[in-house]
Amino acid sequence: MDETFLNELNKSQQEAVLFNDGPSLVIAGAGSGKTRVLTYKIAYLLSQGIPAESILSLTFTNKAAKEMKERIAQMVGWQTSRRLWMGTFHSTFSRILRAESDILGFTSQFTIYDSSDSKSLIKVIVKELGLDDKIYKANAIQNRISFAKNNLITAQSYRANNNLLETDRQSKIPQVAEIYTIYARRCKAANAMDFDDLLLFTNILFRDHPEILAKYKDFFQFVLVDEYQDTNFAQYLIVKRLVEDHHRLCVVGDDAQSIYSFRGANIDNILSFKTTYPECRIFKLEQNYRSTQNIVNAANSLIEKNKGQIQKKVFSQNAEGEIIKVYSVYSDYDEGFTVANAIGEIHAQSAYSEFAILYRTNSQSRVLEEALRKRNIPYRIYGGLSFYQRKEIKDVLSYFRLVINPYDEEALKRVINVPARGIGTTTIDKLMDCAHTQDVSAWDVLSNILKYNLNVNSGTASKLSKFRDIISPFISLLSELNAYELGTAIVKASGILTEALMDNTPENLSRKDNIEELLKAIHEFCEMRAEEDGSTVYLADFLSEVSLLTDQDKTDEDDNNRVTLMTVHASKGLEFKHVFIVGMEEELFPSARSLSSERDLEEERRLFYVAITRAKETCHISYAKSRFRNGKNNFCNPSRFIKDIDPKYLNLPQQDFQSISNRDTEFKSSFFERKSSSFQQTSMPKVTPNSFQSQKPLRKITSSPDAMGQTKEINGLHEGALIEHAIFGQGTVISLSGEGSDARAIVSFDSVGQKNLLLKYAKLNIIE
DNA sequence: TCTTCATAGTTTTTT
DNA sequence: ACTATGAAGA
Repeated sequence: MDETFLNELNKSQQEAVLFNDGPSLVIAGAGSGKTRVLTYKIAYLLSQGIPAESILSLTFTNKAAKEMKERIAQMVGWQTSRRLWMGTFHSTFSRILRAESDILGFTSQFTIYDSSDSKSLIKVIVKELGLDDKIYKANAIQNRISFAKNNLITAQSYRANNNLLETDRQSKIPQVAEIYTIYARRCKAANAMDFDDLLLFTNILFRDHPEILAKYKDFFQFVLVDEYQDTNFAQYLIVKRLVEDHHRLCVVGDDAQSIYSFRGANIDNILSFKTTYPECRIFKLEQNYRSTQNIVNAANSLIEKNKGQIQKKVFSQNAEGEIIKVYSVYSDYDEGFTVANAIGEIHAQSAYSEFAILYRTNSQSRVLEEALRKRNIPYRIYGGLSFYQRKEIKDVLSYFRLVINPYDEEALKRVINVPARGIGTTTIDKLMDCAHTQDVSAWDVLSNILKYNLNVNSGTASKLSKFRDIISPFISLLSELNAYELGTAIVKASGILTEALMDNTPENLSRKDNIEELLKAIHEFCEMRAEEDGSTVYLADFLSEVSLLTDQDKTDEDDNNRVTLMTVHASKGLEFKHVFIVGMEEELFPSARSLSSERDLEEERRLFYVAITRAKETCHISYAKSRFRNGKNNFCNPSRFIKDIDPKYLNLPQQDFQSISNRDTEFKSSFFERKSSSFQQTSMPKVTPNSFQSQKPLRKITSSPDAMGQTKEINGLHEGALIEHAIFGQGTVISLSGEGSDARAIVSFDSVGQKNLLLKYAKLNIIE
């Protein structure tokens, strides 16, 4: 096989690719061609005669796996490439768990609970135990359980672990162990695993069944792990077990980019790789091919402030480039405006797809979106609630889940009364209670209400039976019809679409669209498979694929020339010509939660490092003096991290308010009166004084005397007024009520119908 | 049992 | 500003 591709690598990359006789650790600085090393290494292994199906590569996202597979396909052909095992830990081992499920007491059709499923289960258990849900917060419990599972502590070992019990006692939540026990029992009864279980049960499988481990050890002749700095203990141990005989392992990562410790990632995995595999070779990729020298140097000067990194010197031989521009802006609105403006200017030379706006939290996207929309800049948001998290989609998927696995209690609870069938919470509670006390599943009770003595009247009983009769006929069709046929039939029978069709409010229309889009996606998935290898996709196949998909994995749409908006976390592994990092303020970035611990602060700093190193040519940083958060306007200070960067790489603002000084002076007076409408004006591109006057901004809301007069007037708003809302567009004020911060208006919008708006928040411009 | 309204709590990041 | 929960009314 042709090996000339090796010439496309630099010295250290080549060494890393060619060494395959033992474990290796590749420390890959940002932008140093890490993916290139991985793909070339796999191509090289294939050229050495290792069969594709015996190479296992574990990536951080499904998308990364897909892309890598495609790149390898270009080198060695699709026929070979598609036989490679490539995917996330979760998707790879869920496949193996489905194959080996029997021995663990699950069926191969087990459901994967997402975090909202497990949270709701936790809530139920807390309630059943009669605990106070203010003290036993679902999130906190979930974290505790997740932490335990990531460290391979089962419920049983949790109960026996005095350290954990003591910690819980000190945190005034001594009953976590009980909750965990019941939680695990319920999951098992529901034939369900949560995300952490996928790793936990893989470990249990390998630990307790040496013959099965032996099979996979033998099968996977070479294991590669990408983003190794973000693996947790459970993942570390799976890998360790798989390669314990041959040690043919290559892990790639960058300790400076470890940003997932909140999810249990353990930076020690990479730092102590040498201890685990003493004979390992370590390769360092230090030349950055992505960014300009200034960006690399700025990032280096930042990350130097962290202690305990692996020694390395990332450098760039690219152009020196521009230094990082820092913007001081007045508010979050102003920030949106400033960023949109800057993008507009640079756009003369770069396509929109070359830009990214990165932020610490998803909630920051709103204002930015608005500013971009006003400027007609196309954008795409990653993250936030993904398609598969939307209510109607989750409902439909829950119907699918229930048909595939009728024991799936969370799915059952979710859809038993969607659309409304007169089965309320009391009935559901009775049903669950009945099932749990007799140690059977809710589905068993539904299947034989009399036998289990469910205490409901005959009317309710018949409603329940009716629901069961919607689901059960499909169970026998699971391997008869393909995913699309069965999915369509279930949606039809569920009555979910007919409900959405009832009236044509925009919400319902969008629900209908979403459900149709889901069916379309299933259809495409079926066709793709058929083309690929002629196999039939059943509903269960689709579902197992989809439960581990995230936003990152979304296939690109037709129009790709858009600005990307995403969290810094989501940007890991990506690169853009121009990067805007917004919201660089204390308590936001670094987040308020990280301030108390040096360890967390260092992780935040690494996060900032990741953000900066996404940039190829220019990097922009902004911080606002005030920001609207949690329904309130807060004053903020610039992030300490800005000071961590050597100032010679920064173009700092000459003075505060610099960014607004070149703006129409008329607006200045309104900056201090933060009633959003005036800011709306400032974020509009090219507002002429004329157009400004034609829409007078709503002034600060003061309480107007609520005299008995029918026609009220609040802040220049009167009934019948024509107004414009940032999101809903134009509409007419139907009525006004309340006063002060409670002032409300009912507005009839042309696009979305009537809305009851709280004037304190609503951004209204009076047109007439 | 369902719908509507009011209130309280809340936002870190995600497989 | 948004959701989740609870109370009251239908």
